[in-house]
Parts: sequence; C-alpha cells; structure tokens
Amino acid sequence: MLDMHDKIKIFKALGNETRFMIFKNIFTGGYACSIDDTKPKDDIIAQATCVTSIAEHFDFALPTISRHLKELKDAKIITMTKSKNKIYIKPNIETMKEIAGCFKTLVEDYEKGVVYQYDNTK
Amino acid sequence: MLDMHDKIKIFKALGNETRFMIFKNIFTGGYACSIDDTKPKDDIIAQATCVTSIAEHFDFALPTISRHLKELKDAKIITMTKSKNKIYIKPNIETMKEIAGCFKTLVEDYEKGVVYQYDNTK
DNA sequence: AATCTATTTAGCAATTTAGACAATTAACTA
DNA sequence: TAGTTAATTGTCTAAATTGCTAAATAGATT
Repeated sequence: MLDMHDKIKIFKALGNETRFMIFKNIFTGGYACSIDDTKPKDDIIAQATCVTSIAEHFDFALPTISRHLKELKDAKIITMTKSKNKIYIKPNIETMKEIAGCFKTLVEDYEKGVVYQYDNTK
Repeated sequence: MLDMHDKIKIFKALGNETRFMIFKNIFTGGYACSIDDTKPKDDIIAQATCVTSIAEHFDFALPTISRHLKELKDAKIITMTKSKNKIYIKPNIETMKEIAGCFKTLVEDYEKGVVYQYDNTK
C-alpha cells in the first residue's frame, strides 16, 4: 500500500520531462527484462534491457540517465534487477495499478459526494 | 485531451508535499464553490471557499499558498473563479477523470502485451 | 593479470523551486 | 472617500534539481 509520501514521490518522479519519457518508453515501448524473441527484431525498444540501452535513446549522458532510473526505482515505478554485470529494468505494474485505483476512487468518491473529515497528516 | 506536457505539469504540481495536501483537501475534504448548507456547520473544510480559507489550514504565508494554488490551476487540477472580491476554488474533476483513464489504459495495455513503436515526441 | 563493459558515485555549475515579507491591486463596506 | 478584505506580484534567499565530466566499482573476457 502506498502512503501519502510514496504517492508524492511517484508524482515528483513523473513530473520531469526526461523521467516521464523514460517511464513512458519503459511501459508503452515494451522494454523487456531481456532480449525478447516474441517482439519484432526491428523494434529496438522491445529489445532494450539495461541502463546503457535506454540511455542510447536520449541526448543525455549515461550517468544522468542512471540517476533518473534510480529515482524511478526509488519511487517504485520500475524495478532494477542486477544479473551478472547488467541491470535489467522492468515496469512495476503493481504501483501503476495502485495509482490507477487512487484516481478511480478519487473520481468515484467525488461523484458520490463523499466528504472526509479534514486531515493534514495522511 | 491532455498532451504529454499537460500530464508532466500535473505530476509536477502533485509532486510537492504542500501542493499535494492542498489538492487532497480540496478534493477529499469537500471544499465547495460557496458556503454549502448541505454540509455540517462544524465541518470547516466543507465551508471553505477561498484562498484565505485554504491558507488558514497551513503553516505557510498567504502568498505562498496563493502561488501553489496558481500552479494547481495552471495544471488544470482545480478551477478558480472570481466572484466579487473572492476567488472560489473547485476541483477540476474532468482532469482527474482523464488521469484516471491514462493509468487505467497503461495497466490494461501492459497486461494485454500491447507494444507501441518508439516515440519520444508524444 | 590486464582489459573491456556496465553502471554508479563524486563533485561541480546553472537553473529552478519554495518559502518569506512588503507592496500593490481589486472590490467591497461604512 | 476612507478604510477593510481578498488576493496577487515583486523581490530576495536558501535549498533542491538537473545536467555535466571524471573517477571508481563490479563483473566479464582474453
């Protein structure tokens, strides 16, 4: 379960253009955990696996991308798994499900006219 | 329809603790467009209407809250309507519906294994 | 052991952000 | 018109963020 600070961290991570694009490409571009033979060979993104591969698609230095990936990882938006000397990157779909649920509930409660008592702490 | 930069602006706005709490209280605390007689009189938040009323709940100076509200408005998260010498603040539920839809689609497409072609521009 | 590949860490500069207070604007009220 | 209330704008400072290059680490490979 994500608490308030987890959610703020997620939004902060997605509130930067470079990180948003990395996020977007990891999720919708189909970055896989390893070379994925089910994906067309000419789809470079489907074949992308690691920090260097991701960095190739951006006009920023590798350490910059590395730091952005760390921030996405710390926000639980992606997972990074070390295997041998490479880091395999995957979307963290559970976090996205939770966030989707939060906005769904927000809209539903608003339409139902649910009013919570004032609380600045959670 | 929200484009990529609209979304980034929304996440940036929500990625700050103070703004997140303002947002949260406006939405789930039931800030209304005017004094709302259907809400219990002792629920101060249900009665909150304007910049000053919101600012009272935070330990920051009024101009600071005013600037945060402007950022939430610019991100289309809230609406601010001037009437006489007060600004009436309301949640922008349409934006939340769109964001909810984005995350829903993201999760659904991921589970369906949909792979988009690489695109850094949208 | 020496080298190569993948990634992170250290440290720096430029920019942005988040807060403050004072001053200003806008509109109401006496 | 003078004073009051509601909100914004200008300007400052401190801290955080985002980028960079160079150096370090970790794990292959030769």
